[in-house]
Amino acid sequence: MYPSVYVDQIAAHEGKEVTLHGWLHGRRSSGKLHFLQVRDGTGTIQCVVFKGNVSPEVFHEADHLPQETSLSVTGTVKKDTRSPLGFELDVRSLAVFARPAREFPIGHKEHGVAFLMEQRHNWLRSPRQQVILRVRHSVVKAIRDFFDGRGFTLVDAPVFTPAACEGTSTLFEVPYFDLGKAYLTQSGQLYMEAGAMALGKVYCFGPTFRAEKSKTRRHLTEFWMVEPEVAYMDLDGDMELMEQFVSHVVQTVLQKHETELRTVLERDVEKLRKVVPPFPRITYTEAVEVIQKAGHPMKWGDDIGGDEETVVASAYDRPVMVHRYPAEMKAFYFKKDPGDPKVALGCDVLAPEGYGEIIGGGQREDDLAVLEAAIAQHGLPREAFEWYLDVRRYGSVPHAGFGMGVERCVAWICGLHHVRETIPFPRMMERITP
RNA sequence: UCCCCAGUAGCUCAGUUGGCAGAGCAGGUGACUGUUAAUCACCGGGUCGCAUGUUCGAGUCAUGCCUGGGGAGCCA
Repeated sequence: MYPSVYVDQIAAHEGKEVTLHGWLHGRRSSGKLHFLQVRDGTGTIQCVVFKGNVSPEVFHEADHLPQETSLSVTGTVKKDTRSPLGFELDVRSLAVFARPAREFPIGHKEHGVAFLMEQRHNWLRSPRQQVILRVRHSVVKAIRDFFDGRGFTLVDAPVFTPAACEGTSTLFEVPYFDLGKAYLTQSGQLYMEAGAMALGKVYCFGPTFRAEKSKTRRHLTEFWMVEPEVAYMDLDGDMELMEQFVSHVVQTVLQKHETELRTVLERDVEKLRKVVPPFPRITYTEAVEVIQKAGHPMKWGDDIGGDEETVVASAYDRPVMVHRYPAEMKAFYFKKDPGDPKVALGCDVLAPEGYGEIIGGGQREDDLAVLEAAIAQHGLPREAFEWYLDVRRYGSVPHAGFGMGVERCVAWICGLHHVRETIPFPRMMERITP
């Protein structure tokens, strides 16, 4: 309907006349020349309108179009070393689809966080947000490619669940017909364990919900999580999978977006280049010693808090894997270490540079009797977990898996201060619009 | 749930001891043939978050509320 070319393909049309459809990002003028920055979603190109090349009406209009006017520009593609893109469009004609009904709220100057969050739908048009969303897309694709390339099957977990998966987190409640209350999922893991008994290697990838009243830069109430689960895998195998997975995602994104990360987001990409196996591994007990030596009061059995986490993570130049946490701190389904029953066979991956926990996982309890006892000990409703116990009743095997939060991963790769910029429309405690 | 901070023009902010409501940017009009957040001249733009109180007088002081931001706990 509208034959045109895209900015990212412009080099192939050097010297030819083409038409571009896009939005006016910015405009500058210098007497008989007007410079229009036109954004089309694939890139931004400077379109030069010379007074001698167009009608007086078009020339005048070109200097009076507001930001975000949707338009078509037709002209000749010219190589130009002064352009960051390397090419410019020498404009012959220009057609406006629609002028903004009112002034676009987001200018090219400074804005505050609150204002930008209210304008999130408009904010997405800014160059920085475009880069972040492209990186997010690549992270998602790298995740899927990693598992698909290793024989995993995607098994979608339900969003409505009858009860807490872990019994601890605060959940969002929704009415569910005559069955009473349902809850929005906080993890697909238990379902993946059933899936792994059917298909061996599985993963789920979808939105997850936490109703905790967390107000920090690392929290959203709705976030995306990928959760692989593998039959016949122990903690060591799980940790190998974690490090291969994380480095695959980081290196794939780096390969694809290095320039954007460096120029638009000012990310130190050398730090990302170092994210290759093997990752350092320390036990929880060793981590406590490191934290104590750094002067933080902490004893064995305490949770590793935010500051303490940074102490451990900043001792290394790549993600660090902390394993074998006190069993009491972990969810009921973790298998205990046969060599030391005080600790669970769990492992968290802490991202460098203070980005915190991006992965949590471990080996699951595969013994029916032990798991039944754990459910009772945690005071969980046995009936709700009958189906889950079936996973152990019929040919139980050692199995392990983990979950990675996509937004924390994207925030780390992009070097962002807050996870709210890593998801198109963030949902937080105090914000549900736009 | 708890602790800390902020709310003044469309946006970012300044506002002295309590004494006429300000700047930059954005917007409008015009000048300029190479601008990169262009520059220059001129113009319009206000429920100082809301309420109550103190005072001759409150953007400024006090109390309460609302909204947002940061952090703690919890987690990915």
